[in-house]
Amino acid sequence: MVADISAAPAALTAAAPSGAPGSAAPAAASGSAAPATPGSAAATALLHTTVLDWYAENARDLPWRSPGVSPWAVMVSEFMLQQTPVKRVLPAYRAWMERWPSPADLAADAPGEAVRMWGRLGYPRRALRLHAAAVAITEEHGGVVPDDHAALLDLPGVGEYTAAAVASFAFRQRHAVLDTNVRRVFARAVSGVEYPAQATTAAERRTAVELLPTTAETAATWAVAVMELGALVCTARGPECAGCPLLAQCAWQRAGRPPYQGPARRGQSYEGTDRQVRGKLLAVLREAHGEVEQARLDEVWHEPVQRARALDGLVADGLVEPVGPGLYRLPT
DNA sequence: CATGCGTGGTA
DNA sequence: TTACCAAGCAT
Repeated sequence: MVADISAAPAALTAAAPSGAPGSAAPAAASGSAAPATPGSAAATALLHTTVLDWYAENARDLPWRSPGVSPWAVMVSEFMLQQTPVKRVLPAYRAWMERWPSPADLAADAPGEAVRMWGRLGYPRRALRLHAAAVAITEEHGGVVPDDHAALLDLPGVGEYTAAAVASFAFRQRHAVLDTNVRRVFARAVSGVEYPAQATTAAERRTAVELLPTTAETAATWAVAVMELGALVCTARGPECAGCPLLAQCAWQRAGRPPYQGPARRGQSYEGTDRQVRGKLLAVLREAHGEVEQARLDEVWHEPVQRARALDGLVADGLVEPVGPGLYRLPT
């Protein structure tokens, strides 16, 4: 059922990185000559060709990267991939696209159906926002996913990353696409540290913009290529430096791979939190098609105060609709 | 700008 | 087992 995502190279070689304007490889960058000065135009050009060549050979064959997929398909995948691993997204993405192949299809259905289809992807508010985005696209953009970064940013659930990702991947525009993978690759390869700061800094944005290839098409492939490198090789834990195409160019490697120095990286606790209770409550609502009585919800969490607070939160978020005294359902 | 927001896999 | 991590967003 799930496609092989580990081996198949993608058919995304059209970018022809070495021939693209703005990435002409200088003679000094090849062979055994002295390495290019970090940050120089030569170093940047070598970075581009190295990553783009690696991507041409190693990209996963993911459905939202298939030739000819709609911008809507890209947008759906980006929503689902916000904090959820590719492997878990794949089946949900296929089911979603089959049921709602266009924004208008989703907009015509109830938001609760989106929440139900979201299943166990987590952070179900994303389902609600994707539905709201579909409504906005249908009502304000004639049912066509806007290709403008600012217009994308105005859509519910679309932040800086997703707007840049859709504009880049779907519309082949030139944008700095800064996700957790890209930030980590740049932190290591460029800044020489193991992990980026908690919050994205202005310096990171500057770096990302400066490293952007000149032409839009190449920049779009570069964006997904760096991301893929971070996802497959330059991973958060246990990076495969030995197999990394940037081994010879990596600042972190040159520095002797010093361990992370900064403040403790916050771990997300979960056991016993409102989030866990919300998850349990919503699971009942998802699986029961139709209305659910309070008693059914009371079964999933023993502590009444926290239980009520969690339910109130779900209602406040629009994920649950009260339909009467002690009666609830997914939003219609 | 730090925090809340799900769920499951991995070391 | 606990802790961390996974293509963020909204407030």
